[in-house]
Amino acid sequence: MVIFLQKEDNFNDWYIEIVEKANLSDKRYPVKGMNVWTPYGWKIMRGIDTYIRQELDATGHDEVCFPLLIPETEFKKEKDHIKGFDSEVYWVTHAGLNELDVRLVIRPTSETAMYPMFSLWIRSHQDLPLKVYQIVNTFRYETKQTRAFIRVREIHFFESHTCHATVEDAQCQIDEDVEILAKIAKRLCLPYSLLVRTEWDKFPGAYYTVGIDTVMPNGKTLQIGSIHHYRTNFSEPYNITFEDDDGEHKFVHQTTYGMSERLLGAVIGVHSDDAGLIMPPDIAPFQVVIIPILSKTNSDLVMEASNMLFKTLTDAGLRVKLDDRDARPGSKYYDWEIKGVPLRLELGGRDIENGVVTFARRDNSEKGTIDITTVSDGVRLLLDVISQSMYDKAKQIQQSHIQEIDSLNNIPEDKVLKFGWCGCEECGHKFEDNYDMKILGTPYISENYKGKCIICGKSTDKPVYAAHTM
RNA sequence: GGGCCUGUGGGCUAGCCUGGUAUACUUGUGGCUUUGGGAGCCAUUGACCCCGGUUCGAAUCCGGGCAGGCCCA
Repeated sequence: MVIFLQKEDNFNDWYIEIVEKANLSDKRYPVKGMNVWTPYGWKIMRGIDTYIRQELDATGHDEVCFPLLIPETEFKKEKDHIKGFDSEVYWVTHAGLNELDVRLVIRPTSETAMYPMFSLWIRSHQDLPLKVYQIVNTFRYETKQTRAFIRVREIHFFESHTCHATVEDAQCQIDEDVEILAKIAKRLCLPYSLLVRTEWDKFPGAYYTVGIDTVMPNGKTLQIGSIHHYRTNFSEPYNITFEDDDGEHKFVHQTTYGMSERLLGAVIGVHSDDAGLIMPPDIAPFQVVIIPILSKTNSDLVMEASNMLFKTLTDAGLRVKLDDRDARPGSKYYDWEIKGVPLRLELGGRDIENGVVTFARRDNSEKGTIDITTVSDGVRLLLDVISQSMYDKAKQIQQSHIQEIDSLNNIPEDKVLKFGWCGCEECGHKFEDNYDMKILGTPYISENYKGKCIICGKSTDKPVYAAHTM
């Protein structure tokens, strides 16, 4: 298999080709935007989910699983929320031969499924904080062009939902979410930014929204997740109250946090190259592939040594593939390069004589040898080095796409812009409409800044980021 | 919301205008020879999106449906 397209020249087509050639997803399923997770793609997504579970469990979240269908009556309780999702939800209108009295929404997200239950579950301040999450699929009727993992109609994602006694506790939760994000993103070697979305772009029903964005190689940003502070915007219509220690009934303060299969889309877009995927070692289904190099005279010897190497590495807790197919080594190299296996080990007669294995790094093509007696440690070390350098490279590319500007003349193409903004909606809309870019928001973690609003010229101490979005 | 285009073996595709045996490459399967960067030969499986119409005869022409893609707001 050959990758024909080049990442630099034509990111969009390159992305489609990579997904197909690496066999991450089969888009031939006959519903637009609903693709089949093929084994290799699903292994990667499950790997990502594993870290999500790990981090959420470690911070006291409990995993739950709510029903897919939501009665229209519950769905419509929060006015902004329904307005935001009205045009993109699927409806169940019939059951068997009967039309339903109360139509059912197929969840686009689970606030309106969970909150009627939260209102039953929470009685007193002793029940708080309530912290739950689920990893499920949700449905949104996308009308724009769909694209594997990045814009789909059936979305695999996690959503965590929390309830707190006070607004301060809820705020602490958001800071915890930010820490969780840092740990997960490190596994994926993904740099990202945290930006407080504009009033007109926040989640329907939220008090405020923090968008998590990463920059793709074409200079467009991809939102890979979001964190929301709801205050009591949902607890009031859903009547989620608790009895405080002073005997008073109060509405809970809520937050949510969600990230989807776009994480995988981001990993593909950020790390891969014209030879195929490059998987971060922590989520690679196979971290190491062993290619035996056989010749007519030594095939038994080499296969035996390869099996031993496989066992040694597997016993050391590494995810290893021994490729013993009857094919030429070169064609195996190409196959595993497309699949993005971070480290390839070649084992042939020469290596056995010298007491080494030959390695080749997927991320930078570097080759060398590892002493066979300490091969597990050697491989581990290399995988760590690969992770670090993948992150560094991605970070550097991300930085190179961010450009600060102080005037609206000569706006650079393919860049994320940073500039002053007075914060008023009028200036914001004026910018977005005139330059066909989206204001992503102001930094969640504040940056020192002194400047003028690029539209009206008023002094401001907040920068804003804007970009073309995927 | 408006417009345009396309559906042919698993993949990619020729044929369609001008109706008559469906093309190439790739993949799959079996066999023999090979194996430190995409092996070669031989054999072989496998397709005209669906429904209707025109016709002696439809992948081809016409109508509808379904599915996919693109462009514009």
